[in-house]
Amino acid sequence: MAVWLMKSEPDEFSIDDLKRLGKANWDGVRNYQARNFMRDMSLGDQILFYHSSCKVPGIVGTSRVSKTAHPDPSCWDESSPYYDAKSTESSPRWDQVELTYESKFTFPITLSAMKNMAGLEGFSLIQKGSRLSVMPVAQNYLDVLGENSSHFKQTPA
DNA sequence: GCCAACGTTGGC
DNA sequence: GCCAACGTTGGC
Repeated sequence: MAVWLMKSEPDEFSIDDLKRLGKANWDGVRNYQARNFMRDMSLGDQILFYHSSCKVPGIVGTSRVSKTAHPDPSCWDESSPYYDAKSTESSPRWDQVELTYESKFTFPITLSAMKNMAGLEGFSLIQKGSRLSVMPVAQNYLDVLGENSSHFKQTPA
């Protein structure tokens, strides 16, 4: 089982939204690297849910991949902010995955806390200028997060 | 609201 | 294929 991190602006879609809905399609990804990572996801992979562009950026909970990558219909919807005229139904360019809610942390693992954790050096999330919204989380970084947060405990595959 | 960093676009 | 211009992301 792999673990990934996905960013969302809580004003757009928050961990509370996912909790309320139970599951949701992660649509609107319009970056090739992020899309390719979504295509690498397997059923049951764990997702760290990250709140970005907000008062306290950080990891706020977890979810699971309940449906692997498949075409994102919002790219054909002219009324959608994610509409992409270059992506046609016969040759879809963008994908989404379906996520199922798993947990919300009592306290988030904040970005500022992560920047101070020994062992997270090199984790792309905390690099200055990092804008990637979907990224893999290597085992050594998961170990550090587990050691530093009582809220995040990895569930065995 | 500012701005640095990054990705994409399009002219050449 | 280069690269300047532009738009977007996201922390602060």
